[in-house]
Formats: sequence, structure tokens, C-alpha cells
Amino acid sequence: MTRKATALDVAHRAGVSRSAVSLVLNGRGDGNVAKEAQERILAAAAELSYTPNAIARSLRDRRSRVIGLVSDEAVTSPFDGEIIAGADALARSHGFVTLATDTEQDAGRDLDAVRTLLDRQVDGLIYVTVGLHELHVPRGMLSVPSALANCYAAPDSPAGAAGLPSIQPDEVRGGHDAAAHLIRLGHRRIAFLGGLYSSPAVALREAGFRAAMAEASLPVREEWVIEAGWDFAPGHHAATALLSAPPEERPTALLAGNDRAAVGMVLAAARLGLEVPRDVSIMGYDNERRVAEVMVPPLSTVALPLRTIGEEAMRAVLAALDAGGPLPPRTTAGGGSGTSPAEPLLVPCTLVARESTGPAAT
Amino acid sequence: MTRKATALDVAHRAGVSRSAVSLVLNGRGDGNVAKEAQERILAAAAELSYTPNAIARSLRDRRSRVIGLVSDEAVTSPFDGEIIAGADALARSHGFVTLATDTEQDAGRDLDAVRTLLDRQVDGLIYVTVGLHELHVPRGMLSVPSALANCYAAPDSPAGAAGLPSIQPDEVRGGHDAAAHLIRLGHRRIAFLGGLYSSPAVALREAGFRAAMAEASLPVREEWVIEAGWDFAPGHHAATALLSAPPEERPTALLAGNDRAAVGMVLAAARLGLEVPRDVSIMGYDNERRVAEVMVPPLSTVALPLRTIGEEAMRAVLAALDAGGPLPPRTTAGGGSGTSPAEPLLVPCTLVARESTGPAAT
DNA sequence: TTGAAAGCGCTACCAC
DNA sequence: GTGGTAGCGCTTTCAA
Repeated sequence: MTRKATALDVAHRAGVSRSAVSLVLNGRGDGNVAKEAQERILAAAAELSYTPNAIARSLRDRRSRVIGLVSDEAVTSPFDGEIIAGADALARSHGFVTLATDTEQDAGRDLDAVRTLLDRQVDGLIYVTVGLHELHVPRGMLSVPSALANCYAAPDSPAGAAGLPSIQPDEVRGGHDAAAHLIRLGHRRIAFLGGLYSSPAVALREAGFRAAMAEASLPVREEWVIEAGWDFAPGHHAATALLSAPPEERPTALLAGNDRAAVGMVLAAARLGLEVPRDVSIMGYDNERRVAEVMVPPLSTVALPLRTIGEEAMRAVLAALDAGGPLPPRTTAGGGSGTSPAEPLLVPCTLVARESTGPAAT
Repeated sequence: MTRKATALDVAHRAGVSRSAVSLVLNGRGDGNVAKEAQERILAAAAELSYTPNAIARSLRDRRSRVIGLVSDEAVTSPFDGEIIAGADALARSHGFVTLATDTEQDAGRDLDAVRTLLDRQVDGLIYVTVGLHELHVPRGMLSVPSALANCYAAPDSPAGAAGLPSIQPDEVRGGHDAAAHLIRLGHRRIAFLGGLYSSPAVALREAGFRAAMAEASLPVREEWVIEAGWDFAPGHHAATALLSAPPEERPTALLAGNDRAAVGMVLAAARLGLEVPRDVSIMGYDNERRVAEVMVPPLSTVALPLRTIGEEAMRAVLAALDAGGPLPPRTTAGGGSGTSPAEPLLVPCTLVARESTGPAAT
């Protein structure tokens, strides 16, 4: 209906000047504006339900208090959603707002996305990916404080990109802890049915798995280290193949690439007349909402710290912002050509023991 | 590094005035600016990689070309994600950007969210909910063109809220088509294992189910109309109970409340030694990504038109915007007290026949 | 054909 | 202690 009230409207109603309104509403009233006038201003503002125009304020301050989020699949994926939620929550608690754009897998569109965001004068940028990824960093990300959530700069990225903070889950440790959990339960014949090696996470988890096996002096059966995908169907397929063998020749525990593949494996076990975890233990990965917890039986899994990753990425950006403006080019203190690759921040995954794992049968 | 170029920078470099730059870059050059000057301006703009400051433009135009999206759980849910993706795609194709905020289920926070968005001068607003919902419309939504995606105004909403366009899936027809599909396959003993009646969708689908049964002169077994939840576990539980009965006393087909519950049901069937669809047909609902299609066997289901809902909601908002400013109060043409409740726009769901349904056994 | 000026709403500075 | 004024970057109108 009525146009939004402006500071001038408030000033008129309170019978003072615009500046007085601005001072009082920004808490700088005391010592500048008469007590009595302050009250009139506050009252007028309330009556008109005045709130400042953030656009105008942004223009004047040359800072928008908006952090742009670019993601390859975020809004349609339950995973990145968590990262975004974490980032958004932290941003909001600092008086910032997030502006998310989704490139819907169309690599290359992120360039446009970054430009659009920059045109909107975002103060910072975070690139969020579904699953750990190498990323060709869009050049625009270097013009404001930025961070990479769940991804890291590819070697062919623009110079300087290597210095961007990168927040990643500690996948090696995640794979290790998952295997260690099974070993602790007495399993010795463990299959590593990772997702797809196109994701760098899988090789990292495999390394963790191997480390845990080595620590326990357990041999790794190479024919049980298999790509078993990220979905019900491939998980089902791989598990069927493995579990069809006679009891003493099959694994007693399966390590899936994620919770959905694990669900497929549990289903495969059921079809072979195998009970979980009595006959075979199955571990998921991700601790995906609405999947792991509500499975029958509830899935033991490794929780990806997605929310934390989002928060940390945002924290990095906000910190750089506080430190003042775009990161100083910071030519490598300590020599070496080019910018020093920043150490990625590894956030620990946490083991969630539920009921799909149990003591080894044998 | 270097501050973003401004129109003035371009003007200097091209040796013209700001206005010339503005005219040329907005396609209004011909007939106003000399051909030769135009070229110089274009060249200068390119060299400086100039793009206009959207914030400044917004301030001047008193329109931000931003549409705000408020949702109760969108970014962390795969469902709303689709709605948002649809809305965002349409917005982008019209030169708009979307600004999404998530209240993370914290009802009441949507008031804040709307206010924040309004402060940022969004041109329009869309409220998106996970699953069909009645919604207490935040008053602020009435001050700009708005729409409701997957929800509709509760009776206690502010006056005028009933007039907001509401886009919903045609759940009655969805329930009908699902049942009709099973009937066509020869099933006569069909169980309706809806989700939770706390969602209005369930009663609507049940109505559709009953209509289809009536059309085929099939009796509805009331003890087979059950709340079976939205997750693996409750679906598994309900199916186990129903399918444990002897063959001739159990349903030959199960209609689940969503795909995940259906997965639980398929798992339950497997544990009872029943093969899908040979021994029992199971239908999902939603056509959820990464679930229905990749199940073993792939799930027959009813696709929720989420993307379309998002698009239609956005279309409604953009249309109102084109029509000029906030919707005219439009006092009910045609009498009656209060604003006439607008007819909701019902978007059809589409049947997706896959392999979890087959000819009836009996 | 061109350039100067106003004004969107805000805040910071500087006279009064 | 107060209020006028400048200026953020843009577009548009109007005068030269």
C-alpha cells in the first residue's frame, strides 16, 4: 500500500532533521541529540515502522553486507544445502545476508554467476560444491575476499587462486575411522566399496581404510576394493556380487561410499537372506538426513561436517572482511614463485555408530 | 585488486560524458551519440571490463530486480530445492535474481526474513514450503507482488492474503492416477499407505484414490487405509504388518506416501521373501531425485511438478510486476465481504511407470 | 549532438 | 547540540 517510510518522513514527523534521525537510529544519539528529541524520533520511527533502505545504505557504505554463494548443484542437493545453511547461519549472526546462485551443473556458468554477484556488490564470495572437488576458480573470486567450501583450486586456476582458503572434510581420517570401527567389532574381512573415483574423496578414504587395516595388521583383499557408486542400484549390484559367495569366502563387513549406496547393500543382503548386522555389517558415509537415521536398521555411518564447513568458509570470508578489504596480494612471504598455496582447513568427520554394524559373525 | 570501474572511468577514457556512456551502454545510443563516440565508449568499457553497479541502479530505479524467496526448509531439503531452481531459472531469464532465505523450520522467523528481504528492496516475494502447507502469511508479503508456492493462506492470515496467487500440485488427481495405474494392471486389493495426515496432501490423495476405486467399482478396505509416514522406517513397519498376512488376505499393491516410504516397503517385502513386482506392486510418490529412479527395481511413482510450481509462482510475481507495482488492492469485483480468495493454480502431477509395479498376481 | 544537473535514501562531516 | 550538505553510481531530463 503506502510506500515504505524514509528517514525524511521520520524527521518530518518528529520535527527534526534527517541527520538527527540517522544518528539516533544508529545509536549515536547520546551526546549529539537532545534527550527529548531522541524520544520523538524513536516514537515516529515506530509509528511509521521505519527501517532503513539497505540498498541506499549499501551504496553509501560501498559495502552491501551480502556474501555471494556460488554452487554447482546446491539448491537441488540435500548436501550442499547443509553447507549453505551453515554459511547462512553464521552470516546472519553477523548482520550479513547470503545471495545464492546455482549453476545447475553447467560448468562455465559460474563465470556469469560470479559476475552477477559482483555486480550486486557482494562483499565476499564462497564457492560451494557437492562432494569434494577440484575447481577451476573463476577469476572474479579474487577481487573480493573469498573461500572454497568442499573444493580446492585446480592448478590451472588464475594466479592467486591457490591462496584462497579451502575448507574440506578430513576424508582420510573419515575412511580410517569407519574401518577402525569395524575392526574394533572384530571384523577382519572388510570390503571397501567406495563411490566413484572421479571424486577425490574416494581415494582419500581408501587411504584411510588401508591405514586402519595396516594398523591392525590386517590384509587388504584387493578384489574387495571396488567402485560401487553413490546410489541404491550400484550399491545393490556390488553387494549382491560380493555376498553371493559362500560364507567363509565373503566379507563380514561392507564399507559403502555413502548412505544411499549402503541402503542398496542392505537391500541386497535382505534378498540373499542375510540379516544386518547379524550376518553382515554395513557402514554408510555422509550421515545423510532422512536416510541414515531412518533406515531399518539405522545406519552406522561417518558424518560429513557439512554445516561446519559452511560456517568455516563464511568465517574465513568475514575475517578477511574485518581485516579490511580484499586480501592484500600478499606476495609470498618466504620466497618461492607465485602465491603460496594455503593449507586447506580439514574439518573432522565424526563416527556415528548405529545398528547396521555389529560384532563379526565368524 | 583495482577497484571496479565506474561509468565515469569509462567516460574519461573515451573522452565523453557520463550520460553518453549510459545511453550507449543501454542501447539508446543511436540518434543521440555520434557513431564514432559510440565505438570509443564500447571499446573503453571493454578494456576496463566495466559492468554497471547494480546497487546504484537499484537505488535510482526504485526496483532491485531481486525476488525474495522465503522457505521453511528449502536449502536443506531436496524438494524445495526443485521449486527454487524453477523459480530461479525463470527469474534469471527475465533479468532478475533470487535472494533465498531459509527459516529452518523456525516458524515465526519468517517475519524477520520477510522484513530483511523488504529492507533490501526486493521487488517481489515467494513463500516456498516443503510439502503442501497451510501458511500464516507474513503481513509484509502484501506490500509487494507475492505468490505462495506449495502452500496457501491460512484463514487467520492478514486481510488480503487470501488474494495471493497460490500454486499447488494437483494432489487429488495424483492420488487418482496412481490408483488408476494399479487398477489398470489388474489389482483389486490395493492399500493406501499415505504419509502423515498432518499434511493436507494426504487427504487429497486419499480422495483421489477413493474416486479411482469407485470408478472401477472396487471396494476400499478401510483397514488398509493407513498413515505410513514419510520415511524408510515407518514405511517398512506398515508394509511388514500388511504383507505378513497370508497371500489371499493381503493387498497385491501398496500405494506409498512418498518414494522413501516406498523404499522401506520394498525392503520389508524382500525380508518377507516377496519379490517386487511379482508378488506385490509398490508405488511411490514424488519421483524424488536419486531415489525413485535408482531403486532396485526402479520405482513407479507420481512426479510432483515442483519445478513447474516454482516457475509458475515466479511467473505470477513477474506478471504482477509488469502490470505495474504492487497489486492494486482490487476490492472484490463481484461483491462479498473481504477479498475474494483467488483460485489456487493446480499443476498436474504426472505418472511415471517404472518397474516396481506389474500385473496383479492373483 | 553533447554535457550539466537532479535525485534515488542514506550517513558523515562541518559549519552554525 | 543542531541541521545543512556532499556524495556513493546510476539514469534521465533539460538546456546549450
